Amino acid sequence: MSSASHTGQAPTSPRRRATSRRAINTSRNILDAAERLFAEHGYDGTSVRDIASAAGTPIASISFHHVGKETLFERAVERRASELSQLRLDALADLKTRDDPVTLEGVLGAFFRPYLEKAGAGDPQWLAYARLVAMVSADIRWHHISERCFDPTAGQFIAEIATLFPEADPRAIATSFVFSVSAMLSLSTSTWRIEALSSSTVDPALMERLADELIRFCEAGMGAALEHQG
Amino acid sequence: MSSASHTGQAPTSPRRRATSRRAINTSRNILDAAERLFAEHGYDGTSVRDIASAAGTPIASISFHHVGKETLFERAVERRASELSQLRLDALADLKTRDDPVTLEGVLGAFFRPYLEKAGAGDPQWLAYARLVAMVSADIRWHHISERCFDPTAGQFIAEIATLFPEADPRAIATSFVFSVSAMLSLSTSTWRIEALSSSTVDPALMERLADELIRFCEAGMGAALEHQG
DNA sequence: CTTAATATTGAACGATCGTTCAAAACAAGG
DNA sequence: CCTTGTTTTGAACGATCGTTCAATATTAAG
Repeated sequence: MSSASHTGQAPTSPRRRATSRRAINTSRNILDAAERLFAEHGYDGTSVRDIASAAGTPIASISFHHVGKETLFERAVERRASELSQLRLDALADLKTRDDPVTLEGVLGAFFRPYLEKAGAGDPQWLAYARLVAMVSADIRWHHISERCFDPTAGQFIAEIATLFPEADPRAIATSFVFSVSAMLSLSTSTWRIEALSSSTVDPALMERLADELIRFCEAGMGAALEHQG
Repeated sequence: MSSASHTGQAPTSPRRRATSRRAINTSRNILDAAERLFAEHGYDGTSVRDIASAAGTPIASISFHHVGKETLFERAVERRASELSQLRLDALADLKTRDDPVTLEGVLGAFFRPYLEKAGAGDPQWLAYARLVAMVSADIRWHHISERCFDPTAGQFIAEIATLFPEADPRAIATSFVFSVSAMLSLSTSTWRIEALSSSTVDPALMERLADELIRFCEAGMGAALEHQG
């Protein structure tokens, strides 16, 4: 194994000193630049020299902090994945604490809204990350990443939907959930950048309208796909 | 302009000789290999050397027959685009000749089925092309290609849907149509290759089931998104 | 057959790719 | 202070990229 360090590494070996503030900044700047450039030009369309230049650091520091290009890509995806999953699971748990019965609209909203709100809040890093998620989800090359970062949470939501349609075929639930997720991801590849991304900040009202349309669309679609089954 | 020839070129200039059968074969072999490799590894992940090797021809012949890598990619997408559009428009026109009134289910089926049936018929080239369409549709880098090859036909289907929902906001129609198309394209990136592409030929029954689920999902989704408007 | 345009071929170009290395600069612990 | 591990830095590596060129072979046209 190489001696390259990851910022969040565990203090295992002896004589290991604390990571300096400057090194943490460098590592984060690299991740930020990678997030933006990978999202804009794809994995093969982005060079480590571009990333290093955007991060304001020499190219060698990328291998030092993040092993290599592929590991850097995986870490860029992993970085915000747990936060996104936590927001989704919190919203789902919040649904269950309420007195009202859990509805399909509520479950879909709990899954969609954290992604859409983070992407539409104006933070360019989260906007790039949303594009990155769509990229990872579409390319079978990164299947091991989505399997580790996104599939577990998606599985919990599918299980929750299954309780709403106890008669439905599990494969039909999974299929219509894939349709719904692809519709959600299309918002970061098709509609934005055309009418919203062109301005510096995304219009929150437009975001909210698209989220409502998406939820209405998928709720009715899943309902129709699952109600006449068993 | 370069002297490089395209197989389907018009006999304009004097002293221009006919294209030999062998040259036509070479040009087609390159397009076939490009279609498969671009679909599997993406544009940047595919080298002209890989394409030439798969086509069984020297690398120089690629520049000779198709100008360069970018033009080759565009021609690979264009090649089957007109056939796909024609199948879609024929299905739509066939709907109107019938006595039954045109329904949303019929319009969506006319758009979806040619894509799904060509991709699921077992022809590996059409299967690769379906993946290529999804790739072009998702990457803003190829926006000029989809604008030329796919948007005109999509516009006709959107116009047809608009007649079914005269009260609906045109932007809401376009949004839900984008949702529907992304759900259709997800079948060539998510579900296949996992359970169907693993076998040499795609199970036609599975294909038909997925097509029905997709149409049921999108019909209900669009209906819900468009019915309460105006 | 002769001729000239078309097509194929292998080699080579300069550019860029991801990665590696040793030396220098830096920061923390004793 | 000095020592030691950490981080930065610039240069260089071999490999591969897309493209170009001159030569040779092939084929349509006269």
